[in-house]
Order: sequence, then structure tokens, then C-alpha cells
Amino acid sequence: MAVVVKPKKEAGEKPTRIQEINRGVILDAALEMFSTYGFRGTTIDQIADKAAMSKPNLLYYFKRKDDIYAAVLEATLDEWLRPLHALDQDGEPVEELRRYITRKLEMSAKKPAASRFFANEILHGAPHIHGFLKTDLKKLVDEKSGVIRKWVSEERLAPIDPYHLFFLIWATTQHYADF
Amino acid sequence: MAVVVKPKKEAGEKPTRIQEINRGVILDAALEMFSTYGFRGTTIDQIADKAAMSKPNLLYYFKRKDDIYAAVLEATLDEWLRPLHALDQDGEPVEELRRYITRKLEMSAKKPAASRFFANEILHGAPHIHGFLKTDLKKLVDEKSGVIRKWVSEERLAPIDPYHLFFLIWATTQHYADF
DNA sequence: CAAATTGTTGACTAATCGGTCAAAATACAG
DNA sequence: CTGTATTTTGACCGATTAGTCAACAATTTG
Repeated sequence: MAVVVKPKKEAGEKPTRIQEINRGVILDAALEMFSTYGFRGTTIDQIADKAAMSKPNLLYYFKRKDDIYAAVLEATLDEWLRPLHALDQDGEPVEELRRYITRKLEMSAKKPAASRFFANEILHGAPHIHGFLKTDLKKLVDEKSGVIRKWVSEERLAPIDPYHLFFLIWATTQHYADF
Repeated sequence: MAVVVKPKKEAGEKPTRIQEINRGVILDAALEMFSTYGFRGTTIDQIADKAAMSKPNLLYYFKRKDDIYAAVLEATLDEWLRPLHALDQDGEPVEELRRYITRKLEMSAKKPAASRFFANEILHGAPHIHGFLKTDLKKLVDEKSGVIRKWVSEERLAPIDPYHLFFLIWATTQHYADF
């Protein structure tokens, strides 16, 4: 008797409606908890409570605590970087920087959890995104540093080290969000 | 038969040589671990390992994990505040601020653990020093804010909100230490 | 509706962690 | 050296936590 092997699930199948909703709910809850209590300070039970579901149910969507953290990181990283992406070398320098800072401040105010989450990650040496920071983020920062340098060389902006400028903006917007 | 009660130990007796050494070793180890992994992320075993002693031995010197944290806080706070204390209203404003920032940067570079420790505490809403922050630190910051305001009113310094200035300096020096 | 798949959970386990304790080892005073 | 106070530790305990599992419920599909 021939047995027809019918695969139950292909890798990379599209998520169901329920999966999409619940993953979102979990990530929101997890971001809130991780940003407040850190990785070790947050329990899966706490996240499950906040997401209004049982722990086994949560673990049905994310097999391990590390996976939840990684997913939160990935989901938040894009948003955190978006303001910097928008810095346009063809714009007017002071106006571009003003818009960048405004966007950063807005983001810190509107999504304080995301902001705290990253501050925390970076403060502790970015242990979970070290590889990423060394590649993608560095590339982006290098690219935008080039824009600043270009403006300085064209004498459209007072001389300043681009890295110092970014640090100044990141640090200050973050602190305003904290307090 | 009269029993002579001979107290074994008076409160506030001077610590023995061994106590002095071991408390120091423990505080160094604890600062390193707490600043890297946070309060919840650090285990007593880890601190004991770093201090090269057994856990019960460590707990002989500090009865609870909270006590270790509090002791680290107390031991480090003074150092963290010292640069601000030195801000002198009778000095030349720009030179005073330059010196303050330089000292802050030196401290962040020389004692990164202490610096991270406080950044971490403040980022999470200073849960362990809330009372202190509300009194002593606030008083100090208010006092030094008065110095800044005085300089501004005498037109010896460009107009700036003193709190914003301190945040700017703290945030930036900390970020330099992190990266 | 009926079968199959997906979603949900109570009950459990193994490991970790903060903290205790009694007993052994060491340092120290007379 | 002798006795006493101090220091050190292995073994242990109760609580918490990450993660499992088998059974049950809901949803989707045909």
C-alpha cells in the first residue's frame, strides 16, 4: 500500500489571520515589558498576561524567549532608523537636520517604549544585534556621515564631526524622552 | 547565679582588616556585573565568582542582593556627582563648563562601569534611588542650575535652560562612553 | 456537515536563583 | 599554645521561571 506523503506545512507559508493578529499583540506586549524591565527582568508570563493569553499559547507563536526578543528587535529597528533614512543630501542642510531632529523627537514621544528598548540594548553593548550594528547600521551611519561631510565641505554647514553630531542628536532626543 | 551578658558585637564597630578587603572586592565585582547585566540580569553566583568567593561567603558580608546593590550605589554616587560639585559660580562660565565636561568625559572613560551603572539606573526610572534623586540630587542640580541662570542673566553665557544644558552634557558624555 | 488543520490551555518538569544553616577552617587575643 | 571570635563553605530549601506535552476547542476547508 503506497502512502502518499502530504506535507502538512511548507516552510514560509503565509500566516493565517489569527497568526497575524496574535503575533502583533505579543510583540506590542513584549516591547512594553522588555523596554521597562529589560530581557532578564521580563518573564514570559508577564508578556502573556499583557497579551491576554496563556503562556503555552504565546509559546505556540514564539518557541523561545530569545525569539520574542529578536522579533521585537527586528520589528522596531526599522522604525528607529526611518528618520535617519530620510536625511536628504539634496535638501537644505539646516532644514534637513531640523526635520531629522523633529522626527526623532516625535518618535521618542510617540513610541517611548521603542526608544527605551534601543537605548537599553545599546547601553549594554547591543549584545543581541551586534552583528547587525556592525554591518547595516554602520553602513547607514557612514553613508549619512558622508552627507554631513559634503555639506561641511561645501561650506553650507558649520564644521562638525558627523559622528559627534549624530551622537549629540541621539543622546539628547533619548534623554528628552526619558525625562 | 548571675549571668554576665557580654555583647559579642556592638553596632557600628570598626570592621576588621578582612572585612574591609572583602567588602571592597565584592563591591568591585558587583559594580562590574550590575553595570553590564542590570539588577535582575545579575545573579549572586556571578558576583561571587567574579569576587572569587563562595556565595554563602558573599552573603556573610551582604545579607541580601538588594543590600549589595545599595552599597554599590552609595559607593559610586559620590564619585558620579563630584564633577558637578566643582562647578564654580565665581569662575569664567565657558571655562567652568569646559572643565565640567572634561571631568565628566574623563570619569566616563576611566570608570565606564560606574558610568553605565548610573545610566542604567536612570534609564529605568531610578527605581532604587528614587528617594535620593528626589532630595539630594535634585537639590544639587537646582543649585547648579541657579549658577547657570545667574551667568545667563549677567549675559556672560548665551541663554539656555539649565536643565536642558545638563541633560545635554550627561547624555552626550554617556554616549561617548558607550561607543 | 465532516474531516482536517489550527489554536488554546492546565498540568507538569527541569533548571535556576535567592537565601539558610550547621559545621568546619582560619585568624587572633591573652 | 589555648580558647574564642571570625570567616568560609557544602549541602540544602522554597520560590520562580523557561519550556513541554497531551488533550481539548475553534476554525477552516471541501
